[in-house]
Amino acid sequence: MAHSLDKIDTQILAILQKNSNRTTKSIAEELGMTTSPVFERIKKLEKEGYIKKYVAVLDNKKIGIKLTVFIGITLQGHTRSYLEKFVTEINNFPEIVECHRVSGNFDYLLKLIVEDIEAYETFIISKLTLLPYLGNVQSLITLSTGKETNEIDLSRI
Amino acid sequence: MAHSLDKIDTQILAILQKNSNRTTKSIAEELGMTTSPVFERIKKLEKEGYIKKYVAVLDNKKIGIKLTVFIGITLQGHTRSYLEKFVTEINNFPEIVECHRVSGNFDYLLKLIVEDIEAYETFIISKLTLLPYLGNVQSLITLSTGKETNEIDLSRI
DNA sequence: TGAAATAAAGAATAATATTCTTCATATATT
DNA sequence: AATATATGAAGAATATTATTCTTTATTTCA
Repeated sequence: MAHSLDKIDTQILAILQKNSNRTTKSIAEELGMTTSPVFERIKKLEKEGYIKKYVAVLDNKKIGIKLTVFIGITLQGHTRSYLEKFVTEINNFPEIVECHRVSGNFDYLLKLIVEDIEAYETFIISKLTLLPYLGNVQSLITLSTGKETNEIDLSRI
Repeated sequence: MAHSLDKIDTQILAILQKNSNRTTKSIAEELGMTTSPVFERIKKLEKEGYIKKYVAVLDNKKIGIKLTVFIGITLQGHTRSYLEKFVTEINNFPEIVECHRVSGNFDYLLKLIVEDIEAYETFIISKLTLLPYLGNVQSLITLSTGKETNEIDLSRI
C-alpha cells in the first residue's frame, strides 16, 4: 500500500516548497539528521509524485509581463464534448496560466498573464472571442497583488 | 543603467522556469555554449532579480489539500487604511495563496487552498467573516483544474 | 586606431549529490 | 519469546556538478 507522510517528510516538503536550492546537508542539519536519509526521502518524495517538479519563479513585472487578469466565463453549450474542446483550446494559449472549471456564477475561471492592456485586448479579440459556444465573459483586471505564492500550509498535516 | 535581456537570457529563463534542476552543463549544451558563461548569466539573473527564487512544486491533491476556491470580495469602506488592514490580515492566513486587488465587480479576488469543503467552511466562518468592513462575498468552488502553471510566455520578449 | 569593457572558453578547484556498506531498531512470524 | 525480515539512519567513498580563475577573442567607445 501507499505510505503516508510522516513529520520529517512534511518538514522536508515545507522546506523545499520555500526554497528548492537548499542543500541536503543544510536540510539535514536543520532536521538533526545526516544527509543520506534526507537525500533518500527527497528522492522518494519525487518518485512517488509528492514533488511534481522544481521551477524557477520569475519576476514577471521585471521581465515586462505586467498585467494579470482573471476571466470568468460561461458557455452556451454544456455537453461533454463542448467542455473538452474548450479546455483543450484554452490550454494551448500561452497567455493562460490557469484554467479552472468552477461552480457558482461561471463555468470557468481563467487566469491570464500578458504584457499590458493592449496585449490583453489582442488576446480577447483574436483568441478568446473566436472560441465557439462562448457565453458571458467577465474580466477582473488586477490592479495590485498583495500575495501570490504556491506554498501550501503543511503545518497541520 | 539596467541591461535588458538578450535572447540567451530569455532562453535560460524559459528553461529554468520549466525545470530548475537542469545542470548548467545540460543548459549550455542545449544553447551551444560552455558552462561558465551560462553559469555567470544565471547568477546575474538571480542577482538582478529576474529570478526570484527556486521552489519545489508539490502535488496538492496527493498531500491531501484537495480544494481550491476563488473568492470575490467587496469591502464596505474604501479608505486607504481599511484596504491596508484588510490586505495585511488576509496575507497572514496560510490558506490564502493569492490576494489581488482588482477592478470590476469586486475589490479583491482571493485564491484559497484547503483540505476539503469542511476546512473551507471553517475558514469562512472563523476567519474571513470576522474581518471588518466586509461587503459582498462570492465564492467559486473549483470542480477541476485543466491548467495551472507559473510559466510565462517568453517567446516574444 | 587604440584602450577599455564584455563575453566566452577551458582548466582547476571546491562543494554537493549520490552510492554503498554497515548498523541499529522496529515489525512480523512461528 | 525467539528468530527472521524489513526499515531507516549513519558514515565513508565516489561521481557529478557548481564555482572560481585565467586567458583569449570580440565588441564598444573615445
